[in-house]
Amino acid sequence: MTEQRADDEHVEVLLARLRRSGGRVTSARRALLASLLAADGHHLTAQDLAEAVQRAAPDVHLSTVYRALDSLEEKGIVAHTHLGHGRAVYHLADEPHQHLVCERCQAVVEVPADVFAELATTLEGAYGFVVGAHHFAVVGRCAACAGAQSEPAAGS
Amino acid sequence: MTEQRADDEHVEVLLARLRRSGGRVTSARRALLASLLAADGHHLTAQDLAEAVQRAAPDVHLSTVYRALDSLEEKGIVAHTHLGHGRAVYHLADEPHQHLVCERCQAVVEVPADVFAELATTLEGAYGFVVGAHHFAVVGRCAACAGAQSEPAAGS
DNA sequence: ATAATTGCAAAGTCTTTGCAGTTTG
DNA sequence: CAAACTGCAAAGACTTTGCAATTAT
Repeated sequence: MTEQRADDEHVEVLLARLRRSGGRVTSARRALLASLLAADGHHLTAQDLAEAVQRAAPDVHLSTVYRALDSLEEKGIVAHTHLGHGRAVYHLADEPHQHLVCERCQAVVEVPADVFAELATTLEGAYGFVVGAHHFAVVGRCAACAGAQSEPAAGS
Repeated sequence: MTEQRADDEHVEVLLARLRRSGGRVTSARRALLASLLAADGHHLTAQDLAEAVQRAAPDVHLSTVYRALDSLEEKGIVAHTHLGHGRAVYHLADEPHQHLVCERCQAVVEVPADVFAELATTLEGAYGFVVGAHHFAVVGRCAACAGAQSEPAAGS
């Protein structure tokens, strides 16, 4: 698959960015970015990522994943969001999108950032508040659950 | 202050609602609702609430606060939101508002729910997603921090 | 009475930290 | 070589749970 090749290149670009920012390129980080890229659109927890990374490099510890994510986030390469409850989910920072989280079935719907453009303008005008580009979650009911009447299947 | 009297009445109304839903009225719950009401607009964590409650009833345990909040939430009297990081904040469900959280200074700005009405309509039309009335947090930069360039003071 | 609630202590999740040993630039 | 990174184990913050005793209805 030529997609794999494209992804590999993308990883190298991100690593170059990391190095330029004073970070160091290690196999753990390479695997981490590859996993993030492969997930493409999925929302991965640190746990998920650790498992993915460990498929390629079994010795990488969960705490290393946390620290690598922190580091990558500091450099603006990765971003995280809290989708309800407690766990954070991570994604590459270069895919601007917002999340709609269903409070009942936990489904996550991604929405292109520009859907929020109008709201962002309003908020900035009225409150001087600048909406973050990658850190946004709206909780509600997805289409499938919107009709259901039972109480939320799980709290957010 | 006549305000105190109004609050007391409000607490009783909520307790009546609780009782009608099959819940039981206890001094812990009365104190909890009173604290929630007194906070009026502040965002209290379970910890905060426990401390407030304990000023009136020193024996109330943190876990009781958690359980009481769960119970009240189930009955639609209380709602919680996650403002970044992990901790949840609670408030009475009858004060519809949304939260803008500053990712840099952690300030919380409250916004009347209707500011989001247009977005809600859009999301429902395009995705069938029904935005929750009381469970919503937008992360970004508050007016004071919007200009600042340093990295976020604390992650959300 | 009897089902809900509570206090307390213990356990659980998710994340962070201290340290000594490795690796990268 | 110096600074950054890593593995591991231990600690931390926040929340949930099991149980026996208590209390509201």
